[in-house]
Amino acid sequence: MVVSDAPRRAGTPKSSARSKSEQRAETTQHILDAAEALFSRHGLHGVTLGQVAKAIGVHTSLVHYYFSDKRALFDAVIERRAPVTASKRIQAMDAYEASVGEAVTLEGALHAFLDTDLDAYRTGGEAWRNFGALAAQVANTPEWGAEIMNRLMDPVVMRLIALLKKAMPEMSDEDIFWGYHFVSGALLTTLARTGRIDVLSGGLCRSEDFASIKRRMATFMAGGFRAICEQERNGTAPA
Amino acid sequence: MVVSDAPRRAGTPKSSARSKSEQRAETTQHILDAAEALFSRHGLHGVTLGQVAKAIGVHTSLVHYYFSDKRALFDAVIERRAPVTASKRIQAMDAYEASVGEAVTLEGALHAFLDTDLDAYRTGGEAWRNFGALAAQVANTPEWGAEIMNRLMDPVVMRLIALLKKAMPEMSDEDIFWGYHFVSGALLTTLARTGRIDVLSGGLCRSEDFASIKRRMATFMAGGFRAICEQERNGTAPA
DNA sequence: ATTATCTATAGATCTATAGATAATGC
DNA sequence: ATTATCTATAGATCTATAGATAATGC
Repeated sequence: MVVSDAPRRAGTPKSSARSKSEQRAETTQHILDAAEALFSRHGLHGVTLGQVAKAIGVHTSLVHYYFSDKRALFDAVIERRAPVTASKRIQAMDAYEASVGEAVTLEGALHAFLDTDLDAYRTGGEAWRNFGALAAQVANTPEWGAEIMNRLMDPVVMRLIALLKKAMPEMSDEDIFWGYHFVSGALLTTLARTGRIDVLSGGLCRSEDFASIKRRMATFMAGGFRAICEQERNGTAPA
Repeated sequence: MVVSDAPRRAGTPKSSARSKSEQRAETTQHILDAAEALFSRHGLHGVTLGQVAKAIGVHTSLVHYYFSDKRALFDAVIERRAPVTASKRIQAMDAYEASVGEAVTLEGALHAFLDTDLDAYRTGGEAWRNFGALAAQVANTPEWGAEIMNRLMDPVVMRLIALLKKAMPEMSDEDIFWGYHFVSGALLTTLARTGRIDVLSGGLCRSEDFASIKRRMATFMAGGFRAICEQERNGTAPA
């Protein structure tokens, strides 16, 4: 956790030759960064605008100058990154399908869907990792923020669903959606990076180790889809 | 969502012949129920003691009379149910192992671990379902409540890990723990019951339908474990 | 005589706004 | 002349406590 709560003056270089639009852009980003870090750890209601302002060394009222209220700030945090990862992932899935044509596989579809996202959080620096943790929180707390996040993410999910159906045409829609439900839960817990797996495994696995997760996740989930597909076919569903 | 925010008087039957200890016990449970419902939707910081008190028609100061402060109330909400489900699940896993001896399977272990929990939330009424949603939130928001919850749940997880190792002795500890990480994420998203899968699937799947999840989840996860085990054996892990 | 509940209130935030000051823009 | 930032503050909570009232306990 490098983005500390310690003041990191935003307005400090008052002598530097920043144009007003640069100043505006920089301060806006600083506010969003600080808000993202704080919201990701404490939730919408666990953060005050004063804390956000203090984190970057400006006055609370400046936050109001740029964002009408707390909720608008929160929404802006989501709107800043969600569309970026959404379009990357759709592109990755489009590219995958274009490259294999009809030969779509479960693993291929899941890799396109998952790896693109894991990479964004893995290589995007701390700000992106904070956003990932926030996304995980929002997803399990529908009261705040879920609408925006879901609206932006729906097309990504539906793109994956389409690929999964193509890979497994014999699979029922119900099984596909439940499978997606499991995939999404596992991904969100990954993004939350709580350090829980570190403790449970005695340090063998680390929450931050997205490379290890990337190496296993698509394979694991593809195996899961096949298993429920098989179960349906055999009618071996236990009561 | 039946537990509404509308006042449901706790102190109303002042004429009824309740002993003081009964009164104490009832009011305590009412406060915990209301707090559980509210915390599960809005998080620790999104709920005021006034809202909790209002939900059951008593004065805010009565909440302080029973619980020293907000954090104590939050912790009490977790302490009330977590040990119950924890011991049930350990018993279920013990019973499973006792019944099959050395012939532990992935599916068997996962069914014991998952189904017991899903049943608690499925048949335990709204209060339990609220607790499940709260657990899901807490798990992804380490700042509040995760310590208590994790401390109470650690033995349950380690019991599962032991069974999984017995079922798959050739599997590496790392793979087992990462597999658990995926299982846990999928379970928590299930408990969150956000209604997201309902929207995505156009109503085909429902968040509340724990029976459908129970029918698929252990099978799906077992397939996942086998797939990563297979991948390790073949050294087919992609870069 | 004890304890469950309520009334009243102090003190501490927190949000949001109005208005002042100090920069940049032309 | 405009706009970025700060000062000051009103108004609205929210937590927590002290003390009053109304029950039950013996």
